[in-house]
Amino acid sequence: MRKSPTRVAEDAFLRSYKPEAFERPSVAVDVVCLTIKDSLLHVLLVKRGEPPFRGRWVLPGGFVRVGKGADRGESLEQALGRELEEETGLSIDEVYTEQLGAFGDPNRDPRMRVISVAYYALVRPDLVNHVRGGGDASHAEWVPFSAELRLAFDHALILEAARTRIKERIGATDLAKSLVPSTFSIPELRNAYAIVMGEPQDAGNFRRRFGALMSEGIVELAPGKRITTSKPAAVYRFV
Amino acid sequence: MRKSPTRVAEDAFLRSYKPEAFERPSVAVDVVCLTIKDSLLHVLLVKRGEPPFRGRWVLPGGFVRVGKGADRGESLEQALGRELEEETGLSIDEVYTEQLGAFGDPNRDPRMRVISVAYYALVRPDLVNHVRGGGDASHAEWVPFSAELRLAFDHALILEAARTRIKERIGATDLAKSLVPSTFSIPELRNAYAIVMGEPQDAGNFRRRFGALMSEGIVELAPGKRITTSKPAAVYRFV
DNA sequence: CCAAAAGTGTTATTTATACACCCATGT
DNA sequence: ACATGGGTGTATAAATAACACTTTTGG
Repeated sequence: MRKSPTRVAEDAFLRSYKPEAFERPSVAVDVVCLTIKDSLLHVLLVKRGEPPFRGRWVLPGGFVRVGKGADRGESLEQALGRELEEETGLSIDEVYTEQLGAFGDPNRDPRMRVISVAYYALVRPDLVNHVRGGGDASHAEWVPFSAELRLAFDHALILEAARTRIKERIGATDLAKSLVPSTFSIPELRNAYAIVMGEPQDAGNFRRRFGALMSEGIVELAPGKRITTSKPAAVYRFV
Repeated sequence: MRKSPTRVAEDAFLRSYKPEAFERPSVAVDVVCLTIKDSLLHVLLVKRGEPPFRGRWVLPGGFVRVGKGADRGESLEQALGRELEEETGLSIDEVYTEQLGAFGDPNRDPRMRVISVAYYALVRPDLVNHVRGGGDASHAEWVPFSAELRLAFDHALILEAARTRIKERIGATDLAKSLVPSTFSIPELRNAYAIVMGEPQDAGNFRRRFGALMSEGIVELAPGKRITTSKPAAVYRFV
């Protein structure tokens, strides 16, 4: 197969291509931190102090540190870990995280070209407020999830993607593990599902599915009872 | 809530943070182009001509063009479209594409820090070789998919991600539409499923599911018959 | 005793799986 | 006529969904 003249020219171009000579985008990591508080889905948000979008909510995030020369800088997950640590005081292996994808619209940030890699993180309710009582190095707040939230930049898009993703995943994975306290009653777990799915879950049918989780050894009975306003409920834990 | 001294110092740091002053990574778009040829899944690959990894296969890809000043450069999807056009001669709206995610290990490219946003693209068999007969500006080849393929960089990881993804998706989406010719027989479609799923699909059960597709108006009968070595098969198309 | 929420059971419906069998065609 | 692959039917099991019911507690 003979190379066309165009092809040869292109080869030469590619060989001489020095990416260092070209403009490069800033790359950030943004994180959709989710938890359940007061039977409502909450997102961790930061209120912007300067323009653009002053006073609007944004997802916590930061630039990926890229080294120079021999220093290669940090991985995306390390950047995520930093961000999580800064905003929640939690280590990345205390929460469930998953990448949502890259958001790269040229005008998503009016100031400059930023490509953002978004993650979502699920924080167990009993870990929220545990390490950092809302103050200290963190300047983020747990805000009840709502479609009305007018986020800055394209962060509404990212939030939407997170919402869609957990809805897809909760039925098929361990994901619920990070949405209930370390010990929980069946109704509490059912409530978490209901919140994520956006509709009430039938008590009887949910129990049957829960039974499957038990016989598969995914959850087990824990000591104690959960005191409610009526009949106390048995308590379980993920193994 | 009073700010700690650390907090104040950090604030000052953040205010003075000029991302322009920091190192930025190169950002590339890599694409896992898939099609079915001769009843086998094929991937579009390029053989590397220079070190590192000289002679090894890589996924087609290229840097995202980032503008300067007012020029914001191209979106990720535009970069993907360019790549697709260059390697297959096909327009991006002739193929099914979906983002797989960002791959950002600091050492994934030994030469420099490159963060890659990966996509997969499904190319209808009847479009392959249609526009570009394998030559011209394209220097990529369709290679039978195999776990033995020793790809350069972290491209094996990306390929794996694509494989996993289409397996997840084919049952739930229109995805098969891009894996069979514009008109197809049920056995042909069944074959596509079998290839993606990695195991033969029961003829009877597949037909029942296909029936559902028909009554939902997703596929319809097309004129003509598909000539086989035995009984001719009815031909359908996606609406 | 009553309200409220935990926990149990029943039944109907749909969907998945396995597999046996008939039918049309080229050789 | 017969082998091949298209096309059909059926019987069983398993997952889903709707909903009625019983039990245990606090007030």
